[in-house]
Amino acid sequence: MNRATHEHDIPHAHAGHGHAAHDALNSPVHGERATRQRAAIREVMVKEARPMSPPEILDAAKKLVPRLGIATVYRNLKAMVEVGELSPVQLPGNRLFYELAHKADHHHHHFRCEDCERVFDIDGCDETFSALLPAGFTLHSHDLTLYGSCAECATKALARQAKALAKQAKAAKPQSPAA
Amino acid sequence: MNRATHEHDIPHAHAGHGHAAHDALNSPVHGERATRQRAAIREVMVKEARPMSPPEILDAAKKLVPRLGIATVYRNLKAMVEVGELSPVQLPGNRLFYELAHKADHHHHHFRCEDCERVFDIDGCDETFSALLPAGFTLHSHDLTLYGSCAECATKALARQAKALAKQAKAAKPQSPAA
DNA sequence: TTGATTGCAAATCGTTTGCACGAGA
DNA sequence: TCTCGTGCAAACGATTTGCAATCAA
Repeated sequence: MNRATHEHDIPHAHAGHGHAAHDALNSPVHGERATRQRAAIREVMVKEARPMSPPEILDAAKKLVPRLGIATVYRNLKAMVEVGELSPVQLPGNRLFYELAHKADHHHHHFRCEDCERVFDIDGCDETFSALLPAGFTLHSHDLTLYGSCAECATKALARQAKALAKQAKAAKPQSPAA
Repeated sequence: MNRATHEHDIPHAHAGHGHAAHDALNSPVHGERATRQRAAIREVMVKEARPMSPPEILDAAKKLVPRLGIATVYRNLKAMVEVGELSPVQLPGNRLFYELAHKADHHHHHFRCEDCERVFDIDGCDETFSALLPAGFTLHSHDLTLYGSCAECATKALARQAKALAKQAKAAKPQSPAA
């Protein structure tokens, strides 16, 4: 989960959601099947290794299973979350993203590239924000989302800038046609 | 926006804040009308003074304008955002919330009560998270959302606990009927 | 008056679900 | 074989939009 579920908490013994009870509940009692579709989804998630949206996953997985439908993607994502293989990633304002569960096992957050819209994991963040709370409030967890440019897009942006500057300089030269 | 574009906190002084919604910035170029519906929405937002969802706003504003429809709420919220009177608040999850724009003028974040689902503003947060970024990434802004119990719900929860304990204790007494 | 605004319903958009068919075990 | 899973389409919930009636300026 992106939601950091461990922080300041009242002495209130309460389990919450967590996948603590999964072992007993979700043992392969249901006889889960290994389908091409699910394998394709898994492959995509492993290869990309970053939080992805259902449509993103569909597009990528369609290259492996052309007739794959969006409904199947949603059903599998949900099932894989229940089994503990994936974790839902809730970003401000956007549709749900999903990432490999082991990534969610340790406290981390997300970075969203404002250019390519992709989401990346960010490790760290040992902050405790309980100091910010008004009196009487109790803190259970937090979500932190960073926005900016990923390395790739930042590089491209720089290249564009450089190009623009070059063109500008060129245009400024006396021999060139005046703008 | 809740998105902390923590570049510069523009002092942005508001003179008499009676209802001077349209100062110089929002010159009524479009000839906006003052409708009962919009007034009701504004009144609700001012009174509650916290980020609210469109349905929340509808419910509250219906007490002022009974025949108010959800579409009108959405249209007005959007218009009020464009005019700069309100700011959209994107919380991890999905539904957009709205809050008075002046609240968004300074860097702040949000707290969501996991019990009553209400959202509150949280001031502060002078952190800079750029240290968390991978090489090549650049940070523009961040969103921080805290989760827990608001003062009201925390109190209620304690009351419930106390009550449960009392009942338990009572049930344990020999004279009481066994549960 | 007159055109912006409303209310209602139909239309979207993302996501879920019903159902008959296809495919793992 | 015998279910479970898939694909497709209809259903859904949140938000938007078309349109005739309404109302503020």
